[in-house]
Amino acid sequence: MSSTVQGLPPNYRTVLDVVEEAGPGGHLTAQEIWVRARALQPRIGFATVHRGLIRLHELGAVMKIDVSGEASAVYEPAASPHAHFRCTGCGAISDLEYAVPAQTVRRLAERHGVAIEREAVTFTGRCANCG
Amino acid sequence: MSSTVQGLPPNYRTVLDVVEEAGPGGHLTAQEIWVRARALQPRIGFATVHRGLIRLHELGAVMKIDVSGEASAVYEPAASPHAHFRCTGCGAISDLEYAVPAQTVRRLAERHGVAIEREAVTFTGRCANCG
DNA sequence: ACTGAGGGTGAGAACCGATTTCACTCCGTA
DNA sequence: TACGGAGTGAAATCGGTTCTCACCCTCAGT
Repeated sequence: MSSTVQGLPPNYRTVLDVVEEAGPGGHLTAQEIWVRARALQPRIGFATVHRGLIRLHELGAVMKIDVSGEASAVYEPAASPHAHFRCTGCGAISDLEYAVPAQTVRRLAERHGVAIEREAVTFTGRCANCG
Repeated sequence: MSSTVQGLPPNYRTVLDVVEEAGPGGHLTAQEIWVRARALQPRIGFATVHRGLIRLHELGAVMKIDVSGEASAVYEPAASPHAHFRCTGCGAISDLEYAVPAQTVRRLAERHGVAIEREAVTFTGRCANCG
């Protein structure tokens, strides 16, 4: 599954494995990834995990998501763009199937004279359990 | 202009004045707000500014915006919802006229069984100057 | 006026995630 | 073997945010 990325240092590969293991809805923080990575590679340091995430993000293999109102960023495997929902009650983060239409993005970029490379859509509110 | 909020402690009022002074495109960080507030009220402390922003956010008078990839949150007067654009080159933040259509939000909320209270849309890329 | 309670306030410490530093290891090549 | 560059772990550091705590100010009830 992670075979799409070549020539990765072993620890970075471990990080990638952990993120992909969690899947698109995983929403792992760097801390959580570190904990899981240590199960595979007990001597791995937090700094290495962090560097790995940065590298993998640059390579486009993982997405870094800054959820509005959340202290720490979460990571998940690169996948089709989608929005996120954060419950203000329990703090849970879930995926929503939404992306700003490509045509709209293009028109916005043109109108404001900018080049848009990425979008982040976050909704907040109450989930079913927290009513 | 800040007359819509009543019964505010004096320092919080100062904070509100600063934010509204900067206007919708101000995008001030808490630090910047503190600096400007001291021009009006030299003895005001940072903690007070921060508490004021929290209070004003609860009251709905100011918006707190967590820009993706930005270290600190920025604040601006409550206004019609709009998206933000952050240039990865110079770090500038600007407003874009976009909001997720209300009908779409409603449909998403219904489909996933959640109550959506707020949305945050952030684009990142390169501004005209940073090409 | 006096008094007690409660909110507001300033300074600085504490906190926490993210990032950097630094010395060390590993592995390839010459 | 000697060298150099990348990778690595532990710990220090950073920066924004939040908390603590002692003080002050206002105001209601006397």
